[in-house]
Amino acid sequence: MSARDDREETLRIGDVARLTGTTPRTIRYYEEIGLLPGAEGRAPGAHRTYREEDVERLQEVLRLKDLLGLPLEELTELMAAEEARAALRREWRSGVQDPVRQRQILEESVSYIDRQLALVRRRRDEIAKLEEDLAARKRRVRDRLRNLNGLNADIGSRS
Amino acid sequence: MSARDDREETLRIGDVARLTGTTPRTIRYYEEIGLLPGAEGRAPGAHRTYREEDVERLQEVLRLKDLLGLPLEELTELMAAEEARAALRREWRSGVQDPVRQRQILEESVSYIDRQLALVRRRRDEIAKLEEDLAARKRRVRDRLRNLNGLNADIGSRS
DNA sequence: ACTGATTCTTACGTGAACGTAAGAATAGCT
DNA sequence: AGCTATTCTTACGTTCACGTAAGAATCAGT
Repeated sequence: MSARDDREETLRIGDVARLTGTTPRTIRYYEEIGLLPGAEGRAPGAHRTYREEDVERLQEVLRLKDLLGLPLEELTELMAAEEARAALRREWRSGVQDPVRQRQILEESVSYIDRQLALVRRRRDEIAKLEEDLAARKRRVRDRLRNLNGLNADIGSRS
Repeated sequence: MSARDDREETLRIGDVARLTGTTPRTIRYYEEIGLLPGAEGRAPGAHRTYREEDVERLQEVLRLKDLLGLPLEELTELMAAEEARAALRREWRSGVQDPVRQRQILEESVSYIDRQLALVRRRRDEIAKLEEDLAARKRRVRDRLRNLNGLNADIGSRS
C-alpha cells in the first residue's frame, strides 16, 4: 500500500467542473467524442479521476474553443499536440527514455503547436483588421459630430 | 416613370447570398429574428430587394459573428449602431436635416461603435495572450529538442 | 457496515442556427 | 402573353453541444 501510481491529489469530475467553470456533463461529453482522453484503466461504473494536468488540458480546450470558435471535431485534431506531450511525460516517468522516440514525440508536438499558432495568428490579424475598421468608422462619425457642433455651437453641451 | 426610389442597382437575395458567401435561407432567418432590417414596404409574396449598403451590413454581421462568436441575439443588439447610421442616411437623403436629431443619431452611433470596440479589444487581448502562451510553449519544446540533439548529435539532420 | 453525497450509465430533451422540401407566386425576358 | 429562373411562404428536419431525468452504483466518512 505504498508503491502505486495514485500520486498527486486525485480530483473528481465535479471538482474539475468547478475549477474550469463547466459541468460534469460537458466533461463526459468531451471524453465521449475523444476530445479528452478518458483514462484507460477505469472499471465500468467507477468514478473518473483527474489530476492537475487534466485540468490544464481542459482549460486549454475551452480557451481554444472560445477564441477560435472551431467545431469540437476540429479541436480534437488540434489537441493531439497535448496527447503527444502527455505521452512523452508518461514515457518519461516510466523511465523509457529512448532518445529517438523522444525526438519524434517532441517534433510532433512542435508541429501541432505550429498548427495552433497558425490559426491563432490568422485570428489575431482578422481581429486587428476589425479593430482598425471600427476605429476608423468611429473617427468618421466623430468628425461629422465635430462638424455639426462647429456649424451651430449653441445647442447642447453635455452628451 | 422617373421619380421613384428604385435607384442604385437592386440586388436579389440570391445575389446577396453569393456576394457574402451565405445562403438565402440564412438571410431570411436573420431578417426573421430582427438581425437584418427587412424593408418596410414590401408586399407579401414579393421578392426582397437589396442594395450595396445591405450587402455591407450583412458582411459586418458575419464578421462580428465569426470573430466574436456571439449568439445572434446579442449581435442584434450590437448592430443597432448600423441601424442608427442607416436611419441617419435615410433622413439625410430625404432632406430632413434637423441638426439636433442628427447629433442624437451620431452620438448614438458612436456609443454603439464603442460597445463593439470594447468587445473586439477584449478578444484581441485574449488572443494575444494565447499566442504568447503558445509561443512560449513552443520555445520550451524546442529547447528540449536542442538538448536531445546536443547530447547525441548523431541522429537525424532534417526535421 | 451504514449513510449521505457524488458519480455512473442510459436515454430522451433542448436551443441555436440554419437545411430542405413543396407548391404557389413573382420577375425578367422575348 | 408565355416561359423559365428565381423567390416566397410554410413547415418540418437536422446538427451541434450540451441539459436533464432516473435508477443504480460508488466513494468518503463515521
